Amino acid sequence: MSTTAVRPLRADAVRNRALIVDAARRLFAERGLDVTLHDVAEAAGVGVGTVYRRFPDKDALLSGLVAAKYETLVELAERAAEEPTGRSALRSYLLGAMELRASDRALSSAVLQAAPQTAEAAELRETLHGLVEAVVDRARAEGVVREGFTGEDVPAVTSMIGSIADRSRDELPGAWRRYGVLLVDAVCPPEGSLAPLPGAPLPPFTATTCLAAPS
Amino acid sequence: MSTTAVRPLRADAVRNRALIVDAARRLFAERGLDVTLHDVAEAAGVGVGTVYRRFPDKDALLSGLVAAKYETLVELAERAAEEPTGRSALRSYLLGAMELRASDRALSSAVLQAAPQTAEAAELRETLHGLVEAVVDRARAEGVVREGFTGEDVPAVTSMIGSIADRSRDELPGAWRRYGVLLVDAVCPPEGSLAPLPGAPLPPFTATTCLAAPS
Amino acid sequence: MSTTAVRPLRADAVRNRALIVDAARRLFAERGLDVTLHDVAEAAGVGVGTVYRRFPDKDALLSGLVAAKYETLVELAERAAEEPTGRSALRSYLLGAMELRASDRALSSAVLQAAPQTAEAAELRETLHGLVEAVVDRARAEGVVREGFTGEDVPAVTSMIGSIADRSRDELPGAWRRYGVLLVDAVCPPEGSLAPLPGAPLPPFTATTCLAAPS
Amino acid sequence: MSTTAVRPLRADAVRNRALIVDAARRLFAERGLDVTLHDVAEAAGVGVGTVYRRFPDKDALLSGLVAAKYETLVELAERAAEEPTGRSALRSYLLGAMELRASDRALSSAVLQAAPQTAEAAELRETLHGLVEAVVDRARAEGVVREGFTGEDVPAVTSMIGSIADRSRDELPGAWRRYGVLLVDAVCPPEGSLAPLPGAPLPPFTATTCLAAPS
DNA sequence: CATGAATGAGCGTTCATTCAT
DNA sequence: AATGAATGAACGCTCATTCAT
Repeated sequence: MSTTAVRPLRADAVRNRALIVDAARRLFAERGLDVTLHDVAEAAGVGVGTVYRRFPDKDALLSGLVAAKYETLVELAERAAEEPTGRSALRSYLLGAMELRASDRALSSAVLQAAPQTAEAAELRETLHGLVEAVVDRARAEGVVREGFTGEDVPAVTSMIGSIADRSRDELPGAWRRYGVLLVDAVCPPEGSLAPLPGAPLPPFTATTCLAAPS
Repeated sequence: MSTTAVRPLRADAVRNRALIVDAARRLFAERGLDVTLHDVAEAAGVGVGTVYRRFPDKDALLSGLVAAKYETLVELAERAAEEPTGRSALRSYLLGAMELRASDRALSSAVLQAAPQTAEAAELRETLHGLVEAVVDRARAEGVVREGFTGEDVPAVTSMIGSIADRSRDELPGAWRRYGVLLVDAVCPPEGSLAPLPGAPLPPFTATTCLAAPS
Repeated sequence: MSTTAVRPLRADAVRNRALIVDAARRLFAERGLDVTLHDVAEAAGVGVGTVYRRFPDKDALLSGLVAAKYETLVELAERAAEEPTGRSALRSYLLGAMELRASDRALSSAVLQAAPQTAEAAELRETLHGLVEAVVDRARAEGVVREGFTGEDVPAVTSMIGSIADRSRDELPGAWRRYGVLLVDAVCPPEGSLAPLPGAPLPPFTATTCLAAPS
Repeated sequence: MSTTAVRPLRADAVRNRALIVDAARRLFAERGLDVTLHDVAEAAGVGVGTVYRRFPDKDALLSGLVAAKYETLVELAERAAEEPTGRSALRSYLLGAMELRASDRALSSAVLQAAPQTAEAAELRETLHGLVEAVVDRARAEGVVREGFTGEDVPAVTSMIGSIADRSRDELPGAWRRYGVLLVDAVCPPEGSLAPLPGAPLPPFTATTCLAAPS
């Protein structure tokens, strides 16, 4: 009763918050960590102050985005768990996580490994970790995982793909897949024999791209 | 000739240029892309103006470092070529290039793929490319290379390791090797059966590290 | 009458105004002029907008506090008038006014001398002035007032103590009394001979305090 | 020799530094501690960056000004020491220090009591303290100092005058003297009998003045 | 009428780049 | 040629004030 009574006042605030989060997600995904909050505010169509009203500082805004990413990964892991075999579950989770990371210049990588700053993120992180561990364990039980590889190695694998994706996103958006396959096969080979690497080698980048690129 | 008349002046200039490049390499390797040019100038023992005289801007300085890196890689490829088998040649080159990248916070990755801006760098790049291609071809002739993998894929592989190394350098300097082995084995498996991955999974990073981290 | 119709609404308004004034007084007294109006609103349990409805701007709010201070001073002067001698009346009023000023980081001094902006304050000011003048005149009639000193000098004397009190409040809350005695004795010496100054000299302030401090 | 060789390069830098210090002194004196460094830069006719080149931050700039003030006070104390009697020495030092404080809205008060942040300021402070102590002691030996008053009380006395001066500077620049005399007489009465207070009581201030005023 | 979300100029500070010396 | 002083746009962030709800 009383809960519904307080909500209505925030109608536009809620809309603005969504605007900000959307703009931030887009901008961070496109341009990495060095977008300014003025940029975010402008893209969201609000004043800077409004951004600061919702998020105490830049890190908080990023942390806010982290939780959303965790949620997506949790869903991904849950869907992967429904795969018929451990092998296909692991392979599909890895490729899915790479896909997510590749679509986001600066955030996903942080998300995958960020020490939780909020209780919400901490909880999601734990949940995710458990699910991923289960996926890897199941595949290992089938004897199809590279010896020594554990659920804790997953973020590193995703992170590596991120560095490729960040560099090639603008010119060749899907180029990272060639290396994604290389890595997934290295962790958990497909049934049958290895196929040739898909796609083509990454061409050398322009200097501009290199310096602007995060890593 | 007027050329002889200007030489003496160049002596200083050449020395200064070397000083700047050395300082820049060291600083960028240690602290990443966000060192200021004042830092570089100070470390080189020259004024900022001198840095700008040699390199039109910060990007140009970074590009300038490329050539130096190419030289090291060329040497590495030449030594690798002396290995008894194509397999060991490729594996040792890959690990060596990773090692080089891992020792340099922000630069090597750019170096490896930067479109050459100077004639000198262009030449070195061509040389390097030829040597690496030869190393990969030789291993492929032995049938020990992942199908589809070419010399042009090498920079991408090194780049991926860079992202791991940059994140773990401070706390666990050698942590990248676990993933280096994973990748090298994926590209060119060792003789005999695969050993378990060395080392331990990368622990989650602190939030600070994540946000400050380049990618 | 429409007046009776609007009264009920005023009831809230009056209560809110009082809430705001109380909160503002407390906050300004504790933390000086740099409290934000959000702080005031929060402490008062109202929205910022409500503060602005009652007081056109921050200055007006401060001026609003004046009236309340005047009331206290009027009471003080009335109690002083009941003292047996002019000397003790003046001395006790001065010390009391100093005490009041010392208990309030940033406001009282302004209060004591602010040109009245409201009719209410103007009236109180007149009343206070008359009472203080009477206290001083009575003491002068006894021949115990520094020649030339008038009731109009009282605010200046109080103001001087404020500057000491503001600087030493946090570390040595009563330290101003040493100088209060010096001043009161200068204006109206005690019966008998001068006692030594009480307390100890103010120690030098830390730099931080100095820069943060108002004057 | 070599010292003179390095100086010449800084010819304009020295000029700019002086420009900045002058502007800062003037602005701080006029408007108190809340002038921005942009204001200072503009008044000095230089860019903000130049101010930051000379002074790491706002506090450092203020501290820089402190040293200059100490020097003036040291000179003042030295001249006072040449007075024929302890009484006239003390009285002239007190009035001189008040004069200095009265001419400077926000700085002198800090100067008089700031915990030294630089070695230079610390040294000057010590020197000043010794000189002032000597002046007070000499007067005390003559039996003309209020019992209990010490050299360490001097900054408090000056500070009190500052609060008056800051409030009346714009309308009645010399108005503080009336209270300066009151205080000096309280600390160290003149030869013969007390004269009437000079000047007239301070008129009540406008509200604007009050709020803008530091304390 | 009360609310608190929104605003944006302004703060202290940094740093790539220019240019007088 | 070399220097380093100067520049000023831009950063992350604050807060007095306005206005839609």
